[in-house]
Amino acid sequence: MTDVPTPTPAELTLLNLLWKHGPSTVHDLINAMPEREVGYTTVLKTLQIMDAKGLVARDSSRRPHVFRPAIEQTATQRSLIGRLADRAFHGSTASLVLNALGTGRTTKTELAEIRAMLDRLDGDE
Amino acid sequence: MTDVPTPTPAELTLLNLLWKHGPSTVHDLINAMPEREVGYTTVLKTLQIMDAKGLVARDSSRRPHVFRPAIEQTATQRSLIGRLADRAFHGSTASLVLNALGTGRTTKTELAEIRAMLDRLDGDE
DNA sequence: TTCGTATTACGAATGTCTTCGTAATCAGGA
DNA sequence: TCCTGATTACGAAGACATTCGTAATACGAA
Repeated sequence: MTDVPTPTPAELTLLNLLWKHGPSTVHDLINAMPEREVGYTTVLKTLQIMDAKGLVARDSSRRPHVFRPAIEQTATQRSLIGRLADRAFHGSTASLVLNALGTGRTTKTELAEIRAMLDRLDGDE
Repeated sequence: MTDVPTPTPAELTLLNLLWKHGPSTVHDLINAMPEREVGYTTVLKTLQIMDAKGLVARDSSRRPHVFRPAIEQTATQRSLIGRLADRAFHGSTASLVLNALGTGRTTKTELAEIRAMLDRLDGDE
């Protein structure tokens, strides 16, 4: 399918914020992560790299440039799942899911959601 | 719980082989990965690092030293799933599972296995 | 226009991972 | 014992990711 460039950990942190809050300036992003102490130019530099990689797009017509994600969250998440499946589960997404459920960190409500997803997948044929 | 040291990609490659084939020498490991062209000392060096980290244990009484995994596969897999959940799914394993199922790369047989796991989890209360 | 401040660009330092060349060590046969 | 080939240990190079200091630039105010 579409080849989604894999973001590094720092890049993924910024993407998560952009997906959550929408187009943001550097200051917006820094304010959105109170725990992480990270310099202004560090964030900007990372965004520049991400721009070059096609992970974000920038609107440079405004003065503090406004950055927005250039890749879809769901596609990125699926890409990451696929990579983990390849690396640690012999390529089997199902095996990954079984192990994830085995952690026992899912509530009854969540289990019901997952069951609903299974029903939908079975219904599709 | 037990703090499982997170293996790097190269380390995970070797761990997968050790989990699959059991205690192995450097030569065993190299023979087990025909696609990857990697030097003898490269594998050995990685194993030395893994030994220092506690990822593998070695039997140095035999001449080609015999290495075996020192961490459990399931625990490692769960740790990796947890890390991915934290990084890309706001910490929600359930969200990760839903997206994994959404890829549509699971067969009917696998879906049945997952459903059986759900039943078991529901049964546990 | 000129100046001052905020923003952006650039370059480099640091740390980690992976890889391999070379030196040191070991074990068995002559 | 000594030598030789295999194995192990060590050190360093290269690639990448992350971080930030400093230089360059742009915009608004005076």
